[in-house]
Amino acid sequence: MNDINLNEIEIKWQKYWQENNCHDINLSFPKNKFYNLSMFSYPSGDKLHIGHWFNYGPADTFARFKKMQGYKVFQPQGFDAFGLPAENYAIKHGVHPAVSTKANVKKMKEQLLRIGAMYDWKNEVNTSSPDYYKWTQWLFLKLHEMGLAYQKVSPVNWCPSCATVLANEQVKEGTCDRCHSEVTKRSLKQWFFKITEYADELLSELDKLNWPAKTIHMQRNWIGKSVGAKIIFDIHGFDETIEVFTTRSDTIYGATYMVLAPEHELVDIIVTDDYKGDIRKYKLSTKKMSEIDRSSADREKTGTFTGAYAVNPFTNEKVQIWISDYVLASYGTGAIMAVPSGDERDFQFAQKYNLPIIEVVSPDGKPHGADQCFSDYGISLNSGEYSGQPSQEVITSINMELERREIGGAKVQFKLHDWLISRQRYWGAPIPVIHCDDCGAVPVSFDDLPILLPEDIKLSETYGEDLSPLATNDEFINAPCPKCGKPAQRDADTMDTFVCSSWYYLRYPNAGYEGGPFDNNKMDWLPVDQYIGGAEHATMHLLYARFVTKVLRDAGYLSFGEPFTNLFHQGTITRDGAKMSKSKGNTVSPDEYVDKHGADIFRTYLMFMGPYEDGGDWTDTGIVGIERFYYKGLKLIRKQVDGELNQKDQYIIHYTIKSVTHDLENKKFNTAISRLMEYANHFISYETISQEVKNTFVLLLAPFMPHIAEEMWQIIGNEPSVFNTDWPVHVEAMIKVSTCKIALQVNGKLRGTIEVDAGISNDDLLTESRNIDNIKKYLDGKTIVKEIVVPKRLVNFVVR
RNA sequence: GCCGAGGUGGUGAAAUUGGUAGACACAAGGGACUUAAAAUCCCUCGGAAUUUUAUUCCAUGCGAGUUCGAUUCUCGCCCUCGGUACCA
Repeated sequence: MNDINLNEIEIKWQKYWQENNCHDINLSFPKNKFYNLSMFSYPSGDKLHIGHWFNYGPADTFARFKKMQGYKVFQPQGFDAFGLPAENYAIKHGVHPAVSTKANVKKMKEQLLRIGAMYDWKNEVNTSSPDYYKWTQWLFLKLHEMGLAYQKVSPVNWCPSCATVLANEQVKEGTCDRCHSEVTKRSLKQWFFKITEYADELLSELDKLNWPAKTIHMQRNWIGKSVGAKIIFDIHGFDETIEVFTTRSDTIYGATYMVLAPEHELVDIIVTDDYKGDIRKYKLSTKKMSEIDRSSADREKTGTFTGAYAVNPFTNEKVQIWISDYVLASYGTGAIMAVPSGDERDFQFAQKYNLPIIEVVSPDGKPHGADQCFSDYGISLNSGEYSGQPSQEVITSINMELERREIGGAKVQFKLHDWLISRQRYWGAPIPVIHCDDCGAVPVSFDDLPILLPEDIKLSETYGEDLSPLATNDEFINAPCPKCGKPAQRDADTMDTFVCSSWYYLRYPNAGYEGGPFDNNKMDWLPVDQYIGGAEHATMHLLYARFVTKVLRDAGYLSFGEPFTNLFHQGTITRDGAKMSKSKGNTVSPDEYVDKHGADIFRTYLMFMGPYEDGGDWTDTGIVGIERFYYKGLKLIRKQVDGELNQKDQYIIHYTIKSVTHDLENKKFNTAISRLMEYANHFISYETISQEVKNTFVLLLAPFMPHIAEEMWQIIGNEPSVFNTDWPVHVEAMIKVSTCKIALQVNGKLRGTIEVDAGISNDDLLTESRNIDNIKKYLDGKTIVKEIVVPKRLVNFVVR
């Protein structure tokens, strides 16, 4: 039986596909195009693991299905080759990152080839290649030209272990997304991309996307739009003012004190002599606290009075100004008006420090006492002329009043921050900027790109000294100012790798193009029709890519604003319940399975394990089931051709076509494979079968087991390639059944079944049902209250 | 804490979204073939009871509800997994 060596036919058909250019498409003609993209891989020294296969195998099955349906499928592959883990790997092994990355890419590509996917390797992309990062630098210059790239000094996230700053998106629960070390704050001058400029569009266009709901939800929360008002408070005895953001300007009559973040710039200006010591102590203790501790919401609130007072512009009362770490410097203005009667946090704080509490909103507008907090909308009270009005109306009125008095007005606030893209690391695209004493930060000319990453660099010695490795290379760092020609210095930082991956999908259709980052003639291949990859990128890569697409659209390069029309997240394959990772040493290599069972069996097993979006815990116990199914299929297609198709056979054929097509369309690979097993189980008992049974089986199997299907296609007497054959279409009339099995219930309990003519009338069905012995038994001596008939399904007698 | 998703046999899972719960597989047990093993094939396989080729009861995390009928809808609990972390 096992006379076919799967590893041999893998090579055989891969060679055939390559020699016959089976996976090449004419990218100049996007008619009927289908751009099927999987997230590219990251060669950090890990080999290809099961997770990669779980992404790429099923994605290729989907691609092949689309191809057979007549689409021109473009499925590229490449490497996200710059980045910190690759650099760390190189340091650990004492090699240059360029060398180790090249070796790792080579190894990974060999492993990728074994999948036998329809990749268009002619358009391979490698983000660490100068041909590519030249255009990453071009992207930076474009953003700079548009005023969307800027430098500023600000407190930024610093990962001591990675020795670099991180963007907000790369900090998870106060720790580094990569190495999970605790992140600290540092004040540094860094480059930012103005993603906040696109916050509104990034939010509103989410509705147009066919994306997983949870991903849209996560992006929505991450962007964090709040509609409210800005209010300016005068400080008693100073020229300075405090600006706050609030979503509840209607509660201003209850603003009985103010709180500044300890880092707020006004703190040192307004603090009175008596309180200087306390304030200094408090600021110091805040600074010492880790981000994790500080952000824990259930911690008891602490704070210190500054000695200064502000004036509530509506009550004209003097209110104390405090500082507390429950006010975050990074959100809004870093200052709040505190309304203890309407905000749980302010309430706790006011109680602890005996600050006044005035009730300003209640459900019915009547006083209920200031010993509790009510944070919902309701009716105002103790609010001057606004008392008695509903909260929403008061908000509108107060905002108008703020505007009239020029002390604020309606404002929208976002949680989203600008994207910090500088990295104090070596293995990335150099930032194409030269710093001149006279001219400041001057972007290099487009003509001078790429700014090559120098090879001669001492790596491990430079970390932890605030020094980017590139700063140690004099030859690289010294350059004349592009503006005035005086000696100046290059920016020593490199770009976040998420900049590299924010536009790679644009490069694929024209990977070798030298006239620009992408050839406008090829951009009709975009947007990506189907993107498949992990959910962990929800608020990083997937957000950045949307932003960059919108920027390039506004720059006139693209005619669309969303890069990924359809997105799907495959689930995570875990091992004993834990995520697989190299550090935990619980990764599973696909290689041994591919050697032993063959690529097709292995990938089909991955798809059979369960729903694609669920992933699951890894176990190889079921793989023999797929192997047996393959043997059964082989036996089936080797049967003598003859055999007539009876009605039942026709039904099976067309029902299977219909369900497999439907399931593939929805990426329900597991149930599609089950249907194929049923198909094989039905026909395996026949002595002889018709050619149609064989052809249909192989065609439906092809997206799952591409090499095997090609071999089978040939065995049953067809010309390769099976993928040039049209996907079968079911005939609805063949699925029409002449009889059906009806469930018989009495009071909702199953009491039997009968086989009846499909066209039977309800009356006849009821009559027949009543004559079934076991039904009679339950109806005898009872009154039938109701008779329910669900056509072709069931009959239910309700008796009393 | 808040926001999502989920909880079905020994295991992975199905169930046309309110209509015969457990398809398809794995594991297990029994049998055939074999000197033997592997492979293959056949049978059994949620639990319990009985008059055991059948019938009845129980069963989709737990408890209520709506309904002729609930894995599916509603409410309240209990777990598991993701996301988020005082966002004013």
